[in-house]
Order: sequence, then structure tokens, then C-alpha cells
Amino acid sequence: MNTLFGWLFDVYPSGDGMTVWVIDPDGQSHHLHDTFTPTFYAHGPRQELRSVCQMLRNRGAPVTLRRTERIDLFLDRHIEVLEIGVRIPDLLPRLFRQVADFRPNLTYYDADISLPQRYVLRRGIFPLAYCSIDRDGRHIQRIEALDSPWEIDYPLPPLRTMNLRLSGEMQNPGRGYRGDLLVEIEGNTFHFPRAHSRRLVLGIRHLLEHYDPDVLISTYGDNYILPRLLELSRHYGIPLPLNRDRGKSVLRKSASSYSSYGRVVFRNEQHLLFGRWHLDRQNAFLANDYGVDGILEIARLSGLPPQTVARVSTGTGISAMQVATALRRGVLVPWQKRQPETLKSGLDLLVADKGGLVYTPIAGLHEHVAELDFTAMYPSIMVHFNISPETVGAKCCEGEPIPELGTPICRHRQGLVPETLEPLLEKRSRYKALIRELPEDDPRLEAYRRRYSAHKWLLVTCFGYLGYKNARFGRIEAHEAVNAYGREVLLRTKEIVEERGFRVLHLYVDGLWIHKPEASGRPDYDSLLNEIHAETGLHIGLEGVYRWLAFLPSRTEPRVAVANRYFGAFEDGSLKVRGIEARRRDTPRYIKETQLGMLEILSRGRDAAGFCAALPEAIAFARQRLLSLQAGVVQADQLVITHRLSRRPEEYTVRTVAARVAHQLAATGVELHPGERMNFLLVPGPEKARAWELLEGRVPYDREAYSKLMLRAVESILAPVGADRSTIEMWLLGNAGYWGPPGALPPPGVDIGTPLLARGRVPSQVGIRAPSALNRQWSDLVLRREALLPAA
DNA sequence: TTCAACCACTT
DNA sequence: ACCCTTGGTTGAA
Repeated sequence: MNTLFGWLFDVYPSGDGMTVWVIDPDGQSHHLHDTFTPTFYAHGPRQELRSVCQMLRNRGAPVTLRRTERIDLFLDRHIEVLEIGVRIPDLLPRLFRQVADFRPNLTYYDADISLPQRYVLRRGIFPLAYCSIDRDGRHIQRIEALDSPWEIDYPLPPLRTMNLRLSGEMQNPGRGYRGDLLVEIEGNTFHFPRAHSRRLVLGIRHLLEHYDPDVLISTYGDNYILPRLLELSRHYGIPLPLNRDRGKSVLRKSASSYSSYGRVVFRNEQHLLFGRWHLDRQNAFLANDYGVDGILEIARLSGLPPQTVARVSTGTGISAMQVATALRRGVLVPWQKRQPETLKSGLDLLVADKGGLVYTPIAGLHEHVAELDFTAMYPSIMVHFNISPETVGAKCCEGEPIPELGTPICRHRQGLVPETLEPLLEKRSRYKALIRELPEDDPRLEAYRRRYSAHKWLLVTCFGYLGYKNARFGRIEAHEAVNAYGREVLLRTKEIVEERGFRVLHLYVDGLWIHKPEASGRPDYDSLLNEIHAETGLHIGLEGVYRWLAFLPSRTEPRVAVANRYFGAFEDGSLKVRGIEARRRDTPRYIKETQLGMLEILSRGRDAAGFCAALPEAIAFARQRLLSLQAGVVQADQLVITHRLSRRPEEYTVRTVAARVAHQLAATGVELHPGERMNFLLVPGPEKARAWELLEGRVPYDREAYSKLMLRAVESILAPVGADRSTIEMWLLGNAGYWGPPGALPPPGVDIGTPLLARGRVPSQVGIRAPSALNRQWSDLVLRREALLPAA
């Protein structure tokens, strides 16, 4: 027997336990095995439990049965359960299915927790933990983590990475594009022409054997490169060691579409490896945002394997962290039934729809404005007020009444959700402090930023999860409690800033925009923030002070501003832009750049007067861009529009542009799935739009349609000075007379619009269009459910 | 011309 | 494997 030190790399079931891969500090991989018997539990009448035992014994199932007691989270006490241990872990899902079908009325626990996660939790280890392992040959006698998931600056194993991609432009091979295969490893690039497919398989085999990479990072590996390699390998009868574990074949999972964050997401088919990871950049959830650093951080925190983390939403990560808390406490984890979300009745909607606090902002251009944001407001509320499915309405103690609702919250024991979130919030704030302190050239900075971003997404989803019917630890009352506290905290904060002589221009769920005239000097924001923290118990930060800031009017009701369309320039000249065309994914690049270009010019203005002074230059810039657009000389790739399909092409009832393009592609044999993105160009004539993949040669674009889009984008920027559509058309298209010759700037000092600033408060009796679902009353305080985005 | 249904998007 | 609203377009009345 000897002791091995190394990082936990991969875990999956095999035989009477788990295969465990460890990478040592020299980069050497070790293939080990650990005996492991996962368990699940059934609760109910003894008679029925006895018949389950009998059924399992009769079938000769490899199980260990015993009666025991476990804690039920919601009852807060031990209950009697039947423990079913499965000696061949891989059989657990199938055995559970048999038992649940046999006695569907029993209550089941711990039945659907992924096996790798159960194993690491049982052993007190986690993916990428640095471990000490006593082993006897391949067999693990003892494994122990020398590292903690809460470590900030942890060493990671020296991983050998092989990159796989196709030559040529980045095009989806699922749409018919085919290229040569390019493989990069340790600084060498190998080019495999697609015509020589046998040589390709032999070449890849050689590279896998020679370099023995730990990770394959691909672009379109899940839906094209790996399946194609496997197909060629079968065709030529040349085995391809994609797996490090030669006893396993590559695991294929089918493509699917699902709803997440209010929209449909398409997840392509997956190809997962054993003893090696395959990560596909094109088939990853938010990986562009937090990258491999973020994936490894979530794997360490949640116990889920990195190959899984890369492909699932962060909601799965936070859910796994809650499961981990439960297992550590010895609390039963309820089996998560997959009930379809039922349609809510009108009344239910009215009750559930009282969400975050949103103020209708004061429209127009403002100066001397500061923005204050609560950091990670909703998760902080859950921790600070102990909100969890089992603490809301608990009868174990007198409890603390929730504002507005009155329901008591248990104060004598920490809830499961707060217990899960507290260390995460703490870790995130430590990274935040480090990111601020470290010099820009510090090599650790990039990884810290990405881990910080991964935490952000974990925290964002935890609130939605509380109100999600299918969540294991979800409960609508807890969700509403968070909202109630959120509104309370924001209103209290509003009072505090108003007592200090500020005027609140806008409130939005977790942020406030406050104004104080210049005459009183620069306000002491630090002491204000401290006072708010002391009063509310939550941390609030200064997002920045604006040179100028514009809240935009509604397009349908121009007298009223809308809550989430605004832009402004901070004191350092940086811009904050929300809700306008430049932020939308379906805005063509040319129009996005026009809008941002105008804002960049305007951001040089030091205050509202500076904004107005910069307007002629911004207008001239937009005018020149519009003239190029109308002359037809803009490159088509600058005008590509992207849309995400929400349904299958044949399911569209309205012939929208996107539906037309989807039909075009479908007609050429391209299979499109809900959630997939499509690129197209607007073209003149009855065709209206053509798919990007079907454009050949120089195709003219629809100048009129694009001009309309451009004018609308310019209108958003100029609306704060009261410019209407006809004025803007005159400025941008008028060819003579207004300011002189075409393209001429207005002379300095010319009044080109009245800033709405002077008009003051918008009358609060002006109606905004009522929400379509319900005819709700509205006042200057509009109550609405909103997801929280902790400050980045 | 009006308006409801539909669709995609944002935070 | 997350909640919902707003704004714009389409096509029938």
C-alpha cells in the first residue's frame, strides 16, 4: 500500500463502486477504483415498505436493505424510512424506477442525485480537490481532501489541452459547412485535410496516444467533430482512443430544447468522455462569460463533474449545492418529480406577480446623479432574513413576521438555502476585494474575474429557483417573502436618501438613482452607504456618479418614461447603456456601432450642457453613417440580423421575418430546433429576408428597412432632448436649408432641442398601457416581479 | 384603420 | 431543469 497525492479529475460508476481518476503534480494520470454503495430511501406505511423489500429480494436485486431514521427537512424531525443500498451503483437509476413504478404512492428521497456527486459528498471530497489517497494497487483504501472548495487561490493540476476546430470561417457544420480539421496541442498545430479521412483517423489516434491529453476543447465537437471521428473510426475499423478509459465507449446524449431564463435554449447533442474531458465552446452554457476557470469553480463548489457543469445552466449548479448542504446535514433530499409547469389562473398570477419594486423614472436628461446598487440583493436577503422553503411559515418557534405578508420566519435555526448561500456570498466578496486590490498585470486577475462571474450566475439563479415549481427546495411563499423584504428594504432606503436631501429619480429592484443639486457640493456617499447598510443590514455600493444620464420615454406613451431603457456617462467617461437597441442581440452590428459611436461622442460632454454641446457632432456622425447605408455601400456582414427560434419552423402561425428565414433553411434541408440561432439579411422585394447561409455573391440589402432601423436607434439617443421623428429625419436626411449644405453641422449655440430636464416631474396621473395579462391598477410605484442581477 | 395575437427581447 | 414585462410586427376584421 502507498499514498498518492493529486487532484481529483474524473469519477463515474463502474462495477461495485466508482472509477476515480487522479492527476498527480507531475501531470501523470492514475486510474483507481473505490467500492461504493449509494443509497436511496422510501417512506410510507410499513406494509408497503415490506412489499418493496420482498419484491427486490424476489428479483435478486443487488441491494442492502435496512430500516432506519432520517431527518425530513419540512417536518424538522426524524422519520422512519427504508434504506435501499445499491451495491452496483450504475444500477441505481433503473432499480429506483422499478421500485417507484411498483409502489408509486410511497415518498422517495435521495433517489435522483447524480452518482459522481453522491460519491464525492460521501467521501468529503470534490472535483479538482487536492487529495491524499491511500491505495492498494488500483484500490482506494482512503481518500481525503487536503483542500477546501472555499479556498480562494487554489492550485489546479497541470492539464494538457488539445484543441479541435474546423478550418475556415466559424460556421456551424450543422448548417452544411464542412472544413478541414485543425488540432492544436502544446503549441503545435496539425492540419488534416477533410478529403483524406483515413489519414485523419490515423493522425488523431497518433496524437491522442502520443500526447495523452487531459482535456479536449472543441468548437462544434459535440454535434460534428466527435460524431464524425467516431463514424470514420467505425468505417475504417481503426479504434480511436478518445476515452482514456479504454473499457468505455464515448457517451452520447441527444439534443434537446428547454426553457431557461424566460427563453428557449437549444442544447445540441453531447459527446462525453471517460478519464478525459470534452468541452465544446459552442455547446456550453454561458461559458463565453466565465470560461474554463468558471466551470472548474462551479464544479468544485457543486460537486458536479466539469463536463456536466459546462453544459448545464447555473441553476443546476445551485441546486446541486443545496443537495450537498442537505446531505451534509443528514437531511433527506426529496425526489424531484418532473411535473410540467401548470398554467396559472388569473388570480394566481395576481398573487404571485407582486415582485420587485420598480419606480417609473423621471424622463429626460439629468446631471448630478449617483447610482446606488445593493450587492447581490436577493441572495443577501435570503441569508440575512433566513428565507428558505422550510423556515417560511414554520411553527417551531414564534418567528419573525414577514413585512406585508405577516407569515412568520423561523429564527432559531438557519435555513438550508441561507446555509448554502452564506459561504458563497462571502467567497464572492473576497474575490471582489482582490479584484479591486490587485494590479492590472497580476496573473491571477483573469481567473478571479471569471470565478467571480460564475458566482454571479449561481446567485442570480438561486432566487428564480425558490419560486420554481420543479425545484427540489422551491416554495412560492419563500419566493414571495424575498420580494416582500426586497420592497421593504428599497422603500426604507428611499426614505433614508430623501431624509438626506436627495431626490430619487428612479428605483429598480436593487438600485436607486439619486439626485442632489450641485450647489451643496459633492455629497458624502460613503457615509450614506454606511447608514443604509446599518439600517437595512444589506450591503450597498456606489455604482458611480454620472456626468449626465438619460431615462427614455415610452415609444407608445411618450409622456411617460420606461423603467429599463436608459443610458449615461460616468465621471470617468465610461458608459452605462441598458435596454436600447445597442444592447439587443437582434440589432445589426452597423446600427449598434452607430448608436454606440454617438454615445461615445456624447460621453465627452461633462454635464447636461456638455451633452447638448456634443449633439451636433453626434448627429453628423449618424448622418454620415445613414448616408452610407442609403448609398448601399455597407458590407452585408455588418447588417446581419440574428434571431433565436422559439419553436420549430412549421409551428409558426405568423409569417414574421424569422419564420420566413426558418422556412427557407428548412427547404434546403437544414434541420432547425427551438432555441437555435439564425442569421439573415433583409433584402428588397417580396422575399423580405434571406438566410445568411443562402447568400451568394453580392446581394443588395433592403436600404429602406435598414434605414428605418437606424432612424429608430438614433431616435433613442436623441429622445432625451425632445427630438421627435420628423425633427430627426430633418437633421439626418434634410439635404439643404436647415443648417446649410448637406452634412453641415449646426452652428454653435443653435437650439437643437429642449432638454426635458427643464420640464421636471412627469405628471403621475398619465397612464401607461396596462399589462396585457391583467388590467392592474398602476400608480407612480409599479410593482412587478423582476429577477435580480447582482452588481457585476 | 384598428386591434388582438404573436414573437423576440431585456433585466 | 428560472420568474415575467415591454415593444414591435403581422394579418384579420
